Amino acid sequence: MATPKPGKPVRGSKTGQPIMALFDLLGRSWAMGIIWHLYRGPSTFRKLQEYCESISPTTLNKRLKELTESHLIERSIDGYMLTKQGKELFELLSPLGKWAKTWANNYTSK
Amino acid sequence: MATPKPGKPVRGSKTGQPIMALFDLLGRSWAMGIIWHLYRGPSTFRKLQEYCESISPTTLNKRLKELTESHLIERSIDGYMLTKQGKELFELLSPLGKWAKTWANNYTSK
DNA sequence: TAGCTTTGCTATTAAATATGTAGCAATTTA
DNA sequence: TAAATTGCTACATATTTAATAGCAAAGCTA
Repeated sequence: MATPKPGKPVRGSKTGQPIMALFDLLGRSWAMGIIWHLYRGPSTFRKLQEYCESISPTTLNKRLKELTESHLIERSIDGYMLTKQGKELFELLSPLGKWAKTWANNYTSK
Repeated sequence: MATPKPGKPVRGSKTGQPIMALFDLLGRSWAMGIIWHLYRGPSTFRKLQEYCESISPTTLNKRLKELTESHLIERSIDGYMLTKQGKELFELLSPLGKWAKTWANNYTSK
């Protein structure tokens, strides 16, 4: 499957509306988890595999390529790391962490 | 596949960390798109199918069940709609729309 | 510098998900 | 009361993801 690009047809939008292209990209397995982990700092392929517990190398490699093509991550001497844009995106996603905790509480009480 | 629940093993976390449970839930195809569309107001099953362009009824139904179990959407006389929690979540996701536009610009210029 | 380890993958097969299409029972509308 | 709409389900197929093995290249290590 091709890397979703704004302006091209993606899941959710034939005209490739940016938000839908983003959802297509982030909606693939592990994509958000990878970004989440990389915010802590650069990481090698093998370290990412450990962090992401059960990710298969095939899938990890695919996600890394997609995120690289999308300018959200890049390779450095220390391994994969977030780009400036990638960090920006993380900062938008980050409030979800807090929200998820209250969601979890609410959940268990029901 | 079971609906991901915080506290239970999910993709990305054996202990079911809330953020990972959320990513597992939102990371399934169309999940974020459905929330996005429902923010405009309640919608029937068929309307959602139209909005989501190419979603199959099988997948839509599955997503709707998962999101309902997760207390993010509920049914009303007017169709499916976001719960209070669902709206909160949308509001956290909403900044992504703006970000995605600048991301798209950056993209096409490269 | 020969051997051992680590890293970043690829290949292959199997399992899980998503799609596409048809269609049906239960309302709602005309 | 016939026709249309809605909310699905069934089933076959296609696409994604996972699991496992393992290999080439680079970096130690003795």
